[in-house]
Amino acid sequence: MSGPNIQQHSQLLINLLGLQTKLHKCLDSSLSYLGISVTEFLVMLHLSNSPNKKMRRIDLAEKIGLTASGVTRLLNPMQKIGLVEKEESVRDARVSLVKLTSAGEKMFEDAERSVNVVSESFLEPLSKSQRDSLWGAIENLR
Amino acid sequence: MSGPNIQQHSQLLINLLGLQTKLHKCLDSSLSYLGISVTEFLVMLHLSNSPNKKMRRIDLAEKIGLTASGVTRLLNPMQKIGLVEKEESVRDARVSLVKLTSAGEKMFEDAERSVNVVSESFLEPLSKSQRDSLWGAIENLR
DNA sequence: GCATTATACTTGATAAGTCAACGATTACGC
DNA sequence: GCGTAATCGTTGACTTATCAAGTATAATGC
Repeated sequence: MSGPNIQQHSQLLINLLGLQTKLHKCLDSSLSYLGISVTEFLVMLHLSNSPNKKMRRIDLAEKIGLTASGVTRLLNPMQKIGLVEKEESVRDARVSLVKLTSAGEKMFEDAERSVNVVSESFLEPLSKSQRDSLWGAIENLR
Repeated sequence: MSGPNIQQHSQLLINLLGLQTKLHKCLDSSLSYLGISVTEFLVMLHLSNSPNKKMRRIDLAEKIGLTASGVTRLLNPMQKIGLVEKEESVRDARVSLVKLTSAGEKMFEDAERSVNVVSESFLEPLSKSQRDSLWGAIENLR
């Protein structure tokens, strides 16, 4: 009839992409009441898990899947509203560290609660074993 | 110690977000040699699967997870390079149909082959049964 | 029929991210 | 030590999307 048909593997990944769109919107709207985006949440999450709540911008970029310049532009407004602050590195004058402020920590805790609730309901359609194998699949693909 | 910790459900979704970032970049770069993006590929895919290779812009928007205006802006360049063309609806003067041109079909077939190859290798780390259960999980979450 | 409401699409202003080029600093080879 | 190369971060120009508002058409209630 026509050319090569889309294969099942491709279809799986395309469905996965579609799911991503849904998930992203879902998380975004659950955080909108705090005035932050998923990306900003991720920044706070990684900072929160870091020793001294500090990270180099470049490492942050790597963790959340942005470029260095994306991080610069993302952090500017967060700095202005006092969620994070800039700090110079003693060892290396090139790097500027980002630190989660106490206001940022507080905001993060609220955000975390929201995300926990929404995650629970998002995964509700899956059985325990389905969640486990989804976890495993994601780990293997990372 | 500190406030509420991120729960496993949240962590799963955050890992999923990260995976999707990777997937998106992977597909995008596999299509870049054709000069098209994943989003444009999705347009062609849905058109290709449609009767007469035609769709209303609004339905296309729904399928690929964009707004109507996003579709307008996405299709403009595709029209200019002749991958799709505009067609008026006989029944309803509000709608403008998008049709995949034969040049578009040809481009799509190339793109499809690329995506098939890359999908295969992306999913390579998973066993057959892991792929099946991933498929099932995605279906249930859609 | 006609006012009201809903739908399809486009446009202006804006947000969020990319890349390429740059400046500043550090690390490396020798 | 010193020239060369690599790393960190920012900026300008651009892309891709959003939302709100506007235009045009169709459907609905009465």
